[in-house]
Amino acid sequence: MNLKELADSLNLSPTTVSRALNGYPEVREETRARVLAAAKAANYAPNSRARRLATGRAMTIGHVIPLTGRAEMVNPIFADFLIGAGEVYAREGYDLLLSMVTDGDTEGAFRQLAANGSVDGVMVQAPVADDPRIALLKELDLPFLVHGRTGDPTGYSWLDIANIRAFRRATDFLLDLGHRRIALLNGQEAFDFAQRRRRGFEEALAARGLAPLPHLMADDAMTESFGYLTASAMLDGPEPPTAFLASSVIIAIGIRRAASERGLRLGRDLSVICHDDELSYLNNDVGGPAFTATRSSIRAAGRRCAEILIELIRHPERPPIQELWDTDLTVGQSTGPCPTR
Amino acid sequence: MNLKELADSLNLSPTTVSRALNGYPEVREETRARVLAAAKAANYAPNSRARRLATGRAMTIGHVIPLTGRAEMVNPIFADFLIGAGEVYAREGYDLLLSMVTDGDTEGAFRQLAANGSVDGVMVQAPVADDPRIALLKELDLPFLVHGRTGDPTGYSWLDIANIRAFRRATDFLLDLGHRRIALLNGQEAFDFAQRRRRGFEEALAARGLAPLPHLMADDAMTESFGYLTASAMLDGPEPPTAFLASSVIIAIGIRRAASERGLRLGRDLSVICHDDELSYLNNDVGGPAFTATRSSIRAAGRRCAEILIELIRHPERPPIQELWDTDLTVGQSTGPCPTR
DNA sequence: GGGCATTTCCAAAGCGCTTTGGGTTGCGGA
DNA sequence: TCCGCAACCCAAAGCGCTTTGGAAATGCCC
Repeated sequence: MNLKELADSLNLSPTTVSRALNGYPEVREETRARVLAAAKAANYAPNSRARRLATGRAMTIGHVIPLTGRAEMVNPIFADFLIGAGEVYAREGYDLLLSMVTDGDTEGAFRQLAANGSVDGVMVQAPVADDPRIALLKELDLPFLVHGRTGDPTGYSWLDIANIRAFRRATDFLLDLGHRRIALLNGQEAFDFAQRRRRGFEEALAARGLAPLPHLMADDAMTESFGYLTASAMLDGPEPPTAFLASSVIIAIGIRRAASERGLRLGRDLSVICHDDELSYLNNDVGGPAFTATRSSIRAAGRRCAEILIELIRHPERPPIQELWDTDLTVGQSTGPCPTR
Repeated sequence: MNLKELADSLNLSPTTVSRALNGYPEVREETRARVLAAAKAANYAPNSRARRLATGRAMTIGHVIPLTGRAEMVNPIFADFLIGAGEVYAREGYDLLLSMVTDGDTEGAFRQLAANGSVDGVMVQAPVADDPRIALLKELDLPFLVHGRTGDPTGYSWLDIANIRAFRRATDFLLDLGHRRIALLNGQEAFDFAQRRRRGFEEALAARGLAPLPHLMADDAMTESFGYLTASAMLDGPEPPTAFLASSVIIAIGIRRAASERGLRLGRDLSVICHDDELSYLNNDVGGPAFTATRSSIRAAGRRCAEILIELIRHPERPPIQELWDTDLTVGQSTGPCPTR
């Protein structure tokens, strides 16, 4: 069933049927009702391919996921962000095009999307320092929103959490408990967010005249095994940390495993703070928060990012939209005073 | 830059340029080379919307994710499956359309996709008993592949792992170690896979004349907190289990937390086996496998599912394709003989 | 060199929708 | 009675591509 057939069956022109379905005012309400009823009865839905061609809009937003080498984007936060964004897209009538890039040529993928017009805008996640994607997308004149930020953050739209502040506060919290040998298990420092977190950590130390301890700092893909292996090595090494600051709950879970193997109880023998993205399957709140954590819902971020991106698509001349979200600090059972020995 | 402009600049007809770009034989190689060079120089890419309309193919595959109430699909395995499938789609020139359904009307979403022709086929994940999606998709005549299976599995294409066999084997493994009070922490038993796993568990017990213990069986969304809370309650209750069988590493991590809080060491005081989907950020293999586990890569499943679905789309008259994958049993450090007391 | 099969290219007709630029019709006011 | 204005509807022209059905040019054979 297509528009013409539907129109014929109603003794109307395709024009009128199209207008009736799309809510234009030039059609009598009675006619519109007739059309809507017939469309429903015939289970008619306008062909999206034809509609996209005719309107020139793709009604689609692209997410490009690089799959190079390490876990990188293939981490669990990716799913929750996607879900949040997808909810909004569905509500607003946009499709979500997910594009995996295996050859490392993310920029080529963007060029392709722009050239063949299959999306109206794209989401940029996990920017690295002076991320080339930003310059490229400006050049391509394709609406985009960055989750995170980098370089000079004035010329484009982004949404980010206050990473420096969060990690500075978390570090202060540990320092206030008397900890001095604090380890930082960070995400890959190629990413801007990890650099900021490190900076927050170092600033807090510096404010008390302390220097970071190189042997207690590591960064890598945020996996459980990274947390486990790194924490194990640090705990078994000279000058072991009395507290850990981790960039993700996943890492913290690895740390917990290392601690538990060594008979160390969290909150008493060892303290752990992490950043909690509030992943749906790693709820940190059951029976009181397990980990003391800085928190910010990645799913809510996905939702808001989608809203902003759609706004940018609808109003291309709009000045950039920028949002900085503060994080919460929730005190859980994984932190306590530095054990004196 | 569109086809006509490109053709004009080459003094060729759009027909010829289109054929040159699409590899048809009716064009001289020299001409083809000229066209390709010009297209590249002009950074030309055919408009995908127009192409889709003209060919009648969407070159898009849909994944529909229900977001009703509980975590359900919003679990971490979803991401890895998606990534695997996405790799193949990208290689084969298909787009991946991700559709979130928030109002619970998954079937309506499928109808919509079929009616407006925005996908050539869909992936069905996590089927429940006699899943209505299967009948619907047959009726809509939309190619689809089920990851998992349910009901009468002869009339459609699917890929599944041997859940019964896996859980039977895992249970046997625990029984051989002398365990008798074995707890099952399953995924939601509305899902077919969870029902099969339970069946494998019960069959293994029955084969030794044992009955399952109702107070040691639970099923829910596979979150860390489900594992933690349920294991805590069971361990603190009467007749605590000496071993756990869990449907996911995530659940097992929760069990480990409960055990560790009670000073129980895995592999010595308490045994845990889980099913491991080989999630990229929860590698179970670092420094020897942490958990004894039945294993099957969900990402590899995603890849293979995508391949099969594309095959089905290309050859609609093909008889159903069905694949049953066996799982590996990897012995890790989380299991040991039943402690005698 | 003419006939015939290839090779190489093109004009034009869709694909199914939206949208522009009118045409009718009906009604109130002069 | 006629005009003007809404209200309602339609024909036709795109959107940018693919593909059918030739036509012109070329090559080959006898």
